[in-house]
Amino acid sequence: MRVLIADDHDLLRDTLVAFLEANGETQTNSAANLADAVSILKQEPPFDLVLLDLNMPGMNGLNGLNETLEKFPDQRIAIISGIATREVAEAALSSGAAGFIPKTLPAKSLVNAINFMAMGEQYVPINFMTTEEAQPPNPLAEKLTNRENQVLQGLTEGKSNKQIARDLDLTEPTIKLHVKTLYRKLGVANRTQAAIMAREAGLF
Amino acid sequence: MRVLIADDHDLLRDTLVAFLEANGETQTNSAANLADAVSILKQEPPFDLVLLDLNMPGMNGLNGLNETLEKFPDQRIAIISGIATREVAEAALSSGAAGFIPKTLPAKSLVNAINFMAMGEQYVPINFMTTEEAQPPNPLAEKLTNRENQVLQGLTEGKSNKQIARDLDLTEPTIKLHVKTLYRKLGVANRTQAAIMAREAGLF
DNA sequence: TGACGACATATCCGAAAGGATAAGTGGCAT
DNA sequence: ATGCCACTTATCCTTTCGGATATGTCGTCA
Repeated sequence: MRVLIADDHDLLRDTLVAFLEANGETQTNSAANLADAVSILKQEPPFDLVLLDLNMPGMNGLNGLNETLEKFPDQRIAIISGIATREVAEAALSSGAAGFIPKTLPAKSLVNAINFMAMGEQYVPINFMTTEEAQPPNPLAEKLTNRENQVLQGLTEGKSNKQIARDLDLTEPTIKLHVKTLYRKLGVANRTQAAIMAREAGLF
Repeated sequence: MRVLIADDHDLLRDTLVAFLEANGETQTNSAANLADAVSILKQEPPFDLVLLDLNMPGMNGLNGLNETLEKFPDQRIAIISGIATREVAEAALSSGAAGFIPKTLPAKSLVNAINFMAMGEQYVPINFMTTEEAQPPNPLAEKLTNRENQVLQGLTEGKSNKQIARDLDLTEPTIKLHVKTLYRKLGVANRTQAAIMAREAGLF
């Protein structure tokens, strides 16, 4: 089996090569940037699998993947990255990548995944696909004061100002003020829009 | 490598055995129900991987998986099924399954997946995790007339009755009538609650 | 044909909602 | 201590909602 590893991180590249060749059945070539990888692909095809580091010189994110896939449409190419998110992984797959490997993967799993992909399968770590994207403490909630958040929650529950006032032990005018402020901050025109926006932002 | 295949569908079981043993390095045992599988596990451990059909006698859905995992906590067990959904696959994984295999998988991929799981990895077909669950035509929408659905959509967009009237080329009183009817049908008290309910039901 | 349901329009009325503006507390920081 | 900010309460006024009720046109189905 022949694998081409393209990663500008020497340590990772070398350990990967060592692991794969230790197995015995695998031959590896390596490159430190996309241009080198492409010229190797031109001169010594075919490879069972090509690993491209998402962040190495010449990649420009997933552009490098797409370009390489255009030049070598039949080549199985996987993306390897230390920082990428689920979105990137999905984008890579829909661009036609053979898989996606985070560098956080244990070496053994990594070798297994490479073999798996070389067999023609698609691989993405399970936890990458199942876990919801980590919501960075919502940009919306940041801008709102405590009270405003409490009131907003009332709105998302379809309550009237009077109800919210009772729940928070305040008077109705106060709620109306908070509600008005909320509209300004959220850029909406009425309580329904505010409720929907809060819901869509994943609040409450 | 030793694999135990438990499936009450003889044809599938036999072809799987044939495929795996053709490879040469794999030994297989097979069972047609959960009880047989368990007794084989007791008598002839260890197996690198156990495949349990979700629908064979004794399984009761994922209960059989959980029971078997309790009896053999260190055993790697994967679920195989012809009908299951993404939810079931996720549930199986979170119960500690080594993977999930739909019977729609090509034989070659199936063998690859089995080898992959036997190596200690978790496997689920990529498309199982990425595709959204297909919403059965919503029970809510069923009960509503065409106009009511159009009006409800207006509500979910935070529009006023007047706006909705303009959009649908009707007069405001008409919209108010539909809105009122909607509240009765949905069992809500105001437009915000109606909007939220429609959103939660996956409408629009 | 007559009953029924979906759809449309209208009027009346009280209750909310929404906008503007004013003015008070308390905490916290420069 | 002065100013800023979050929070509070209040009043006025206009618009919108929400409920009740009445009336009319369609088309369908028995």
